[in-house]
Amino acid sequence: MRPHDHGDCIRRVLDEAERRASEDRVNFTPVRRHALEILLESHAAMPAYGLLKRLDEDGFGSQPPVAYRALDFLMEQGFVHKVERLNAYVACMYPHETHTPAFLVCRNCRSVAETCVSPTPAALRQEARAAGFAIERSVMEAEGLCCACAAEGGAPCR
Amino acid sequence: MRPHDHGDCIRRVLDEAERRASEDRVNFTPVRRHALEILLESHAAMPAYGLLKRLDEDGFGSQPPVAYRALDFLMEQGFVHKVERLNAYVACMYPHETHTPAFLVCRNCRSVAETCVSPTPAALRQEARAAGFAIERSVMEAEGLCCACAAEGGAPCR
DNA sequence: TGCGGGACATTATACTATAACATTCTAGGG
DNA sequence: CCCTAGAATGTTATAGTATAATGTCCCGCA
Repeated sequence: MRPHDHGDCIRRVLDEAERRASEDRVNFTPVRRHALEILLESHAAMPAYGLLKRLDEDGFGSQPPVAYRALDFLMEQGFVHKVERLNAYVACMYPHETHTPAFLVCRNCRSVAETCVSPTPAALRQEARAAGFAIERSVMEAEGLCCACAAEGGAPCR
Repeated sequence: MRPHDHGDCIRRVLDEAERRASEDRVNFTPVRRHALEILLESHAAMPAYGLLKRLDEDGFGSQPPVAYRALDFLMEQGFVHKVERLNAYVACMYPHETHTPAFLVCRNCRSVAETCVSPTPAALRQEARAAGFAIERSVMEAEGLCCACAAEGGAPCR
């Protein structure tokens, strides 16, 4: 994750989400929008109950379904991905294109980098076709050490 | 998953595991071995608490750490993979080679097919290198419909 | 003999996710 | 204007997944 103007980065993604939501006639309600804003605050993956805590503090309710319903919506729209390895959620950095997200998850600091692997990797797609399997979504996840942790077991990359 | 001589298939994997364990000087204890046997009974993914129930019935204890410790060992050795999307575990069908497992997970019947994608897919590896990220393990998971479910929302493939 | 490490036992608890049902809101047809 | 069906949200309860923490046992080895 290179240094960047994060305020600008948030605005860009949020605008795109807004645009896509109105285009698709889906209801980008305050709690959904706010959940996305919270996830956009950092590029780290956030657990559902972490998001819930934030939503509660901001007056959106304290029960699990509040968070899970917002997350379900955001994932359906492709604004958010779930990092299965962490049971945690990240705002998508490429909301403007359909893609197979690929995550680099540091097992030390748990930082997550999303890299955009183009639509369904060829090898998997070929396997799937041979098996008569219809892929609807796929994800690649790699676990290892990020640059900073590799350098010395020290602080996270960002 | 094509029809196959499953007894033979179990024996083959178990033998290979046995061989690798003694070669690596790791302790393939009864509970670990039995956990692997249970997972090998079918090619479906089994949740940790399902495995625990089976281990308990067979006299290996009823507390969660029993299952999780066995699973940790088996995963470290590469005999078992975790299917993150399902929070469930499958015996590896290719214990003789290091590889990036790829799973085709049916969202309807939850059947799992493991397909063997060769060592670290090139695209991801390249991204990782650019980010200074050292990949230690990676997985690809695809969700969709298996052939049987696609045909009619009916029975699973096997 | 003693000690060090691996495996296992036991208890408790934290974390993740969904079921089920009630209520409110709102856009669009009559 | 009303009224109604679907979407969204509120609420309670519970199911499912995973790990922390501590102690014991056993075996190989100095």
